[in-house]
Amino acid sequence: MGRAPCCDKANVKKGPWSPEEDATLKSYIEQHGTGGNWIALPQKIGLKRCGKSCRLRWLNYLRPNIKHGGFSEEEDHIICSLYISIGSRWSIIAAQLPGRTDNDIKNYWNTRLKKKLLGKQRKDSNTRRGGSAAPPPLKQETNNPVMTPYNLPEPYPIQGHSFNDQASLRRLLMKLGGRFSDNPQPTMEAVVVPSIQPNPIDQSPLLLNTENNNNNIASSDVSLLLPPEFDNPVKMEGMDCFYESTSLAWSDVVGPFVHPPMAPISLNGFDHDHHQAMQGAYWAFEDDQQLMPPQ
DNA sequence: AATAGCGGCAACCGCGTCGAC
DNA sequence: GGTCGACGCGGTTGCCGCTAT
Repeated sequence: MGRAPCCDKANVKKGPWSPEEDATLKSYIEQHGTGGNWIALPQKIGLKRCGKSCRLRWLNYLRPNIKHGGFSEEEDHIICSLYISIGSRWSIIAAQLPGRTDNDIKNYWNTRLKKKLLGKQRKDSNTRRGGSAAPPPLKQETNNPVMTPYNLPEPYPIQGHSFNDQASLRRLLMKLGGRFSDNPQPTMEAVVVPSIQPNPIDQSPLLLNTENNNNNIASSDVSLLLPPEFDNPVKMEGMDCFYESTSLAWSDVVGPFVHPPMAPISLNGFDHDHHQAMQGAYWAFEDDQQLMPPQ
């Protein structure tokens, strides 16, 4: 037996909202609020809509101070930075961009930013939509032909927002506390990760371990993760190009997007004799700070 | 001018989480 | 402690308008 539907699907209108429906919903909520019950709301005001649909319409379109389109370059940077940092947590990303909705940011990422990052620039999106929001043409860095198709400044200070210091970043990540606490606690104290640098020999990501000076970590032992899923590494969707190359430093991959530069990393089967239970993840900072998962 | 293809975006769907009972 | 209902979120779908042919 499946879950009971949240509303009577047969008597519910679907599809685009009419101006009249918008006006009805907006004026009611502005006067009375949602009443804490979206499911009951449409019946109250005589709308043949699902409560969830009303909620979505209000949050994504009717709510005051909503901005649509016209993403600034600063917003692009923030979205990129946070996506790299925390993945597709659109609601959290939206919380850092006043007036933006998670749906808007998700659509913007899926239709434009992701393509920018993958170097698939669209020919003339700028002229077609006539907006100034479209990004500048992509540039390929001559010394780095594979990565950073979208040429971001480095590092990017997130002005007016709180991701330019470790404590603030920790606070953001603490929002995801359940995701951390549900995972087995790795034995972090066994490992010191002061920085990630390119291997001077093959330029593969090199993890410096100051405890035993054993730097011989194969690039295949280090992978970029969606944030801390300690025992279930997941590659970043849409970031496939990051995994194909072993010739890049982490700073090439992450540095342009995150300030301070950091990278979630995992260790898979490295030196089990000396580092028991090293399989885990860190947030590693170039300034020798580490963000440990909340206990 | 017609139309096929594509991109952008609003809206829907399903699932996980949380709180009330 | 278990159940149920509502909420919130992320992924997906489908429509509409624009472009290319």
